[in-house]
Parts: sequence; structure tokens; C-alpha cells
Amino acid sequence: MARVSKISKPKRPARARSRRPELSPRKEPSQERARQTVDAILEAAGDVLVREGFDRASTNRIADAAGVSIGSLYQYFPNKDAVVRALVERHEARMLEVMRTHLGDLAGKDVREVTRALIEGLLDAHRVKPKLQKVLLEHGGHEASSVDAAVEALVRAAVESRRIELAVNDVDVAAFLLVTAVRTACHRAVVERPDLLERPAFVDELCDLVLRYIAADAPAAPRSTTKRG
Amino acid sequence: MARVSKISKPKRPARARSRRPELSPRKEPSQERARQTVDAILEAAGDVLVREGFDRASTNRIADAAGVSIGSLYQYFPNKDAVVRALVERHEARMLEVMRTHLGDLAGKDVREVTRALIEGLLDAHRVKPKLQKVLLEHGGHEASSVDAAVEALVRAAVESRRIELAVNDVDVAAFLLVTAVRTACHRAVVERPDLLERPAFVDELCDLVLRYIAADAPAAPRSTTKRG
DNA sequence: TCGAGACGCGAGCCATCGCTCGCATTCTGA
DNA sequence: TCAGAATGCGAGCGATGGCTCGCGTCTCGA
Repeated sequence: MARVSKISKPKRPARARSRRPELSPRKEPSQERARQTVDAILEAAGDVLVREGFDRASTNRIADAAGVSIGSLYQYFPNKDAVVRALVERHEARMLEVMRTHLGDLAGKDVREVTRALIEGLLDAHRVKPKLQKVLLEHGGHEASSVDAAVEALVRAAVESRRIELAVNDVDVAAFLLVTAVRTACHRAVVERPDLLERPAFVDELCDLVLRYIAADAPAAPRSTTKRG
Repeated sequence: MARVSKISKPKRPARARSRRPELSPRKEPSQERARQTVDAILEAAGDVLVREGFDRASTNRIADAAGVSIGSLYQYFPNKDAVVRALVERHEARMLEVMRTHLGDLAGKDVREVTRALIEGLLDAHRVKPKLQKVLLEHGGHEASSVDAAVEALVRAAVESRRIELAVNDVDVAAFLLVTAVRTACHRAVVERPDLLERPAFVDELCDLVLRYIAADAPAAPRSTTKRG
């Protein structure tokens, strides 16, 4: 057989890849046609991941769903991992965009207002392709996402800068707990309990949870519906 | 270099193999020898999962690590999934055992005590083979575990039975938030921040988060280390 | 003692997976 | 107009995975 020795390095998942800068990004699409191809691939990747699940989402199936040949896929992505990574980045960019438009300027605002804005922003962001997000979270969500990082930084800064007026002892742990609690609550609500999203009480309670913790003596946040004094 | 012709493989669609309509639970080990085999398989499965990661944990590798033939593995487990499932069950049984011995009798106890006992029990339970748990969580944590169910029931009952004396408005939402927050904090701590598990402040803050929420006006819980008045 | 069933073995079937490579088609600029 | 670059194609390679099956070994009750 003519085609001998081929550099077969494929099956080397390489547990942890610390190489962040450019994993051989293959070709960059320069024509409009190519840009559409790349887009179709990413779109299809999302669909396949949701429809078939992570394990059954092979590159062949993705290319197929995109109406594109497998060869074309590998012209723009060096390997399967790169496809998923690109998809994650795109999804997170969209979420961050939602949050950004939701938050506006937080400087100088009251703790309660900031808290509520953050929570509502997060909730809104989680409404972007929730099913896709679920799959992505379950299969790689262990690595901190850019959204997490952004939110955690925001919360940390907020908690730290107001430390004296707040009732928090361990800023580190507090930030961890808050981000974990709120982020997961949003996520679980979106994917498992969509009914909660319709209840104004949900946001209220979430705000209470946070505010009572970081400002134990502070009055409750403004509520959506008046209920309690 | 044309590598044409070639007896192209029929590439049979191979719709289905000899389908096994029922999920045959396979053999039950009856002799001591067999019980040891099953045990070795599960033990090895855990090791391989931790050492090689979920994707590289093939049945062949597991059988190999167990010092057992692949045929023997399939004598007791109908498929790979069953092995993982059995491993999960075994692990959860151990976690529940830890929690049970940790909790003792909660009846009539103070909210603070109950909260702290629950949280410490949960944390202790998460210390059982944390690396294995990390892998299991990342690849199937989406399904409710028996531990989750047990805890959720406990919390719901606790919140509901003390409703009047607590500051909670919406029991439903409150239970959801509490379980989500605490459970995920434990999970994430195990997966991403094992250092937190050793810090007493972690338990303290977690207790504060819960207690300030459900008993907003109540004094802080007893702390591990005295810090604040 | 002995035979039947429980147990253990491992080569190997077949499916699928990630990915390559030679070639066809389309676009672009001089 | 037309050459060369960019893009698209898809059969098929080598690797690996789940799992079967035929047969040898061990155990135990009668």
C-alpha cells in the first residue's frame, strides 16, 4: 500500500493541556463561503451535542448535520476538541453579552441593587440555549468558564470593597459560596425547574439568600411583590 | 499514487447485532471465588477511572487492572454501563453510611445544631474517595443520586416543620435554594477546591449562609474558631 | 469419586471513531 | 482570461472500543 508511515499521533488525549496559545488553528476562513462553513459547523455541533449527547457527537456526525464534508471540518479545526472549544467560546461570549447589556454601570450603587442586577443578569444569561449549556457544563464545566471567572471577580471585588460594612469573615470562602450558590441556582432553575423562573418569588428569595448572608443586619431587598414588612 | 480499486468493504449497515431485548442482569456470583472477582472488578474500575479518566476507562482496561479476564467481567455485568452503575451505587452506599453515623438523632434539636450536623455530615461524606467522586460527578452527576434525594427530603421536612419560627416566605423555593446551594458547594469543593474541605471556616460560612437565610434574625451559629463577636 | 454446573479465560468479531489525502470545484486578482 | 489559491469533498486508514463464544478449570453435593 502506497501510503505508508503517516504521522499517527491522534489518540493522545493528553489529559491536561496547558498550552493555551493557539492550538494549531488550521486555516482561517477568508472568503464568505468559508465563513459560512465554519458557522454551519459550529451551529451543527451545538445541535448534535444537544440531540445526541456528548459521547455520540462525532466529528462525522457534526459535519453531516452541518451539510459539510468531514474534510472541510478538519480544514478549519485541528481536531474535535477544537470544535467543542470554539463552541464553548461562542456560547460564553453570547452569555457575557447578555449580562453586559443587563448590568449597566454598577459603580456607587447600593449592595441590594447590585445584587439584584447581577442575579437578574445571570438568570437572563442562562436563558441562552439552556440545553446546550447543560451538555457543555456536564462535559467540561469543571474548568472554570469565562463567565464564572467574570462573575466571581465581580462578586469578590464587591464583597471585598465593602468588607467593613458587611458581615463576612472569610472573603475567599464567601465569594466561592456566593458564586456557587447563585450560579447553580440559576442553572438548575433553567434546566430543571423552568416554572421557578416565572415566579417573582424566585429572584426575591435568591436576593434574600445573598443579602442576608453578606449583610446580615441589613433590611431585605426591595421585593417584586410586597409580602412581608 | 492512485490507491484505487481495492475490494471495497461492503460496509454493511449492520443495523443491529443479535439484539438482547432484555437487560440481562447476568449471573449472580454464588461462590466466594466469584464474589471476589466482582469485588476486584469494582475496585479496579474505581482505580482506572481515577487514574486514566472516564474516557480511557475501557472494559478491557478495567478487567486487566482487576487481574481478571474480559470474559469474566461480562459474566457479571451485562455492559460497561452496569459496571459504572454498580460502582456508583457502592460509593453512594458508603457515603450514606458516613452521613448516618454522623447525624444521629436530630429530633427536637435546635435549628443551628441540625444545620451544622447536616452540613458536616455532607462534607464528611464527600471526603470518601473524593477523586473517584470527582470523576463520577463529572460524568453522570446530572442524575439525582440517592444521597441527594435523602438530603433533599431531610431539608424539606426540616424547613417545613419549623416554618412559623423561620423567616422563609416560599418554602418550595427556599428548599430548592438551600439544597442546591449546600449540595453544590460540597460538590464543587470536592471537585475544584479540595483545600476548602480542610478549612474550618468553610463549614462556618456555609452554616452562616443557611442560618442567616432561614432564621434571619437569629444569632450566628457556634463557630469552629472564634473570630467575630 | 465423579459429573454437572459455576467460574475463568482470551482471541477475535465488528462497529465506530478521529482524522488524512488526493482530487474536484469555485473564487480572485492581475 | 486564466493560473493559482482557497475551498469542498468523501472513501478509507489505523486504532480502539464493547462484547461474544467456545473451551478449559475448579467446586461441591451426592
